[in-house]
Amino acid sequence: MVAIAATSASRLNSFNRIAPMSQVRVRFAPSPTGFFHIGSARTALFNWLYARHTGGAFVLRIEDTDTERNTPEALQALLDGMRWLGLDWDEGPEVGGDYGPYFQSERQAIYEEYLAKLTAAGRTYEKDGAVYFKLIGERYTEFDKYKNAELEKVRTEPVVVEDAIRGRVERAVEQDFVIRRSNGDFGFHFVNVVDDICMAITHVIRGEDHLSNTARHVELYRAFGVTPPVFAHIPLILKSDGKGKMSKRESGALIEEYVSRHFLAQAVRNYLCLLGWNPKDDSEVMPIAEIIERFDFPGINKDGARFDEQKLAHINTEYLRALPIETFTHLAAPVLVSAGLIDESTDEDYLQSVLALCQPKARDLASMPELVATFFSDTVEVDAAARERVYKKGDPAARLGELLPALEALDDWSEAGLEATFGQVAETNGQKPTAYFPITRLAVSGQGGGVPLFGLLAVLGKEKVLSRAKAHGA
RNA sequence: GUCCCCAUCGUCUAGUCAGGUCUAGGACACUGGAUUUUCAUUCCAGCGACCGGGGUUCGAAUCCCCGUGGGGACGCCA
Repeated sequence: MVAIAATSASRLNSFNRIAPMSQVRVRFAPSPTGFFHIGSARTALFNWLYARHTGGAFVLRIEDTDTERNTPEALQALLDGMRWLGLDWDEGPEVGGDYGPYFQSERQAIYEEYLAKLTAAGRTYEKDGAVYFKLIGERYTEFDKYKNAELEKVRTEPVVVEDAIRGRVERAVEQDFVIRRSNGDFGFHFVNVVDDICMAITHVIRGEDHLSNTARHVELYRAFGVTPPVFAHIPLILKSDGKGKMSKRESGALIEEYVSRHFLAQAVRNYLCLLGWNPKDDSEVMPIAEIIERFDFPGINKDGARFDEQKLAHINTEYLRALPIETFTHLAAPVLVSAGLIDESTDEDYLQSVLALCQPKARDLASMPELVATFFSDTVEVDAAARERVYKKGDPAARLGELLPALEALDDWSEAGLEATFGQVAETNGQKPTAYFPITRLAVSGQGGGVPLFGLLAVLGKEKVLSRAKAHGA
């Protein structure tokens, strides 16, 4: 067990170096309900990062005791989400391991055994058909306002936890609690502690909502005569506006949303890393290897972080633009196919040159169809607002008229050739080259914005450009 | 209501442990400008915070106390 010192100063020193012989074992223990919540994903991520940082083991344990809600589909959704984020586990479903089974539903015999230990030690009693864990201390009754009832309470020694993130936390457990329900199911606190003991978990990294439960868990560890693991309670993800933590209903709360909106997994993962952790300098967009290298408890914050979809979108954009063009094409093509813009017959070189032109302007994959539509359409739909803006100034029709003959005569249909031609036409007519830009763009694409003009014309090709330009206003 | 945790720009955060180099740095967003008045790119600039009050100190964003605010827990849920 790694010794924890009380002050944050020593946190810096003791956690950066883990003795090689004491292998770190962390776990993510979700209950598969069919959705992969972003808060759960980040808890999984932090555990994974810590395991990879220390060279330890990342265990995936499925808390599937609730047979009503836990279906095979729900499990699959969870595993898919984990894999999408690139969070591979060393032990757990589909990979096995030496500390199985990794499904709580298959661990009943173990729980029976551990319950027997507590009972033998005189630390349990039955009430209303349920088994309670018995605390040690003076008993008294008190009226509880919140529950509006007379309760039996126990004066216990406060439990002191040296949390790896929050430092010293002290809390007393004042009521016995259920460890086995009257229907025979074991309770969360009990199975959680038993499993962590059996799986030799060294560090419990989980959400701050469990901080208050920790005293209960430590009481159980003590009753079993086992030294508790290191606890590290990470801050919660709060909703972007309003009060409280992110709930399932919040926009952006589920990993599935990002998959279906074509976000890049690496970008989502990078953003999640930054939500509650930082590398102590100005680095933000970093390869995962660097994050693993730098990730540790001292870099984790204590207060809850509001989820900011705009920042996520920005990081996603940065990743998108940094992609090699082949990868970008590989990712964008399916999106364009579903939008009905391209199919198997689409010329690959043409697609490649379109995407190469668009990548530096792309915001995200989901909006790619909008950006490239004009390259794959036979007709030009003129945007009314753009048209109004273009025609508000000067005499666009005249400019287009001046430009057309020159374009028709142009043999070198490249960006450079086009630029030269625009320059000549402008000079001849005593205009600035930019006087020709908006009307050309509008005539050819129907839009007021988009990719750079010369690139648009060059990639689209002479034939299409001329026919569209002639058709405009005709 | 009780207990626990937390508190720097609108948001994510650096700085807090070892008080002075902080007229508080970066990023997102926003606003303005530049890139031959094309453009969903790029660049530059601006805006913008130490929750309040006491205390300790020559000196406090940083240490202490009290308020206030925010979050969490208080299930025979996990």
